[in-house]
Amino acid sequence: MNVKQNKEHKMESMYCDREREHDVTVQRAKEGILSNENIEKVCKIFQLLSEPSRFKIVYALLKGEMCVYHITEVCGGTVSGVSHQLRVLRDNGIVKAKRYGKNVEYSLADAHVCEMVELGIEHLYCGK
Amino acid sequence: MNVKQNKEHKMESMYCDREREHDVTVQRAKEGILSNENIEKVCKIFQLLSEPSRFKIVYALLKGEMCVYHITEVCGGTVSGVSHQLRVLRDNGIVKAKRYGKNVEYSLADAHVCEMVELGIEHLYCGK
DNA sequence: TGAACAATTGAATAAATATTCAATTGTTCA
DNA sequence: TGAACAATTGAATATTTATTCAATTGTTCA
Repeated sequence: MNVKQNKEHKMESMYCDREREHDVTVQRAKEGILSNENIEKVCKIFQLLSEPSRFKIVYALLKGEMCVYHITEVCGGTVSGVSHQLRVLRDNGIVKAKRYGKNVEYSLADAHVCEMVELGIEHLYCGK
Repeated sequence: MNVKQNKEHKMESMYCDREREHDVTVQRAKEGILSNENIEKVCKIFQLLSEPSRFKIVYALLKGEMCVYHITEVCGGTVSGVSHQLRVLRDNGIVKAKRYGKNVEYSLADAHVCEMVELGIEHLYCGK
């Protein structure tokens, strides 16, 4: 690998041919850098929704609260698997649980995440 | 494991104590089931944004188009690593590339994905 | 109280994939 | 043309994590 690629360029001289057109962009991008902590927080949400088994659960719960068996019935898989995923979702504040007798009913706990799911679904139909 | 948990319940009788409160929900959730193909499409987008290295790239490109070296400068990592991730993003229609001489400038190609990123960022500050 | 059921948990396995390093391709310009 | 630079690519490794199976916990009700 070319060593120069990892070294700092002197910004007095232009790095790329379109430096002039883009230097404002680069400047603003540098200023807008998020903290690692914040990046991880956002990415965590995307990651939680990126697994079909979990996404289906969240999507199903948009319709209202359901017990584990019914979630499994709607989403497929096994009760054990669904329970594992519900645990992950609960640990991350996406869903909340409430016991009614023998059953545990799950529901969504984060309005922002609901919006993100809905935006994702829109993406299927609008445009691309 | 209890075998019954994987068998179908007769829906004439109630499965859980709150069946009456929730059967409409279950019904609607069943009707709203998405095709596997659509679920994978949506999840793919979330997955693409779930990796910090890729998220940072997309987030940086919200400010405007940049060449690979500058993206690397803003986002950190190596040119090779960034290039690999750009390839993934391009293969999935999230970014597009344009060559200017020696440089390749990348920019965002999907307005919906931009919205999703912005919604994710909002999530950091509003509410939770 | 104990039998039946709903849900959770733990451990093991298997699959997906980000990152790294080295080599290669594509472009410019002296 | 060839030297220098920008970017891409391939292969290998290491890490993360979904799924499965078995055992266990929690709850009801006869």
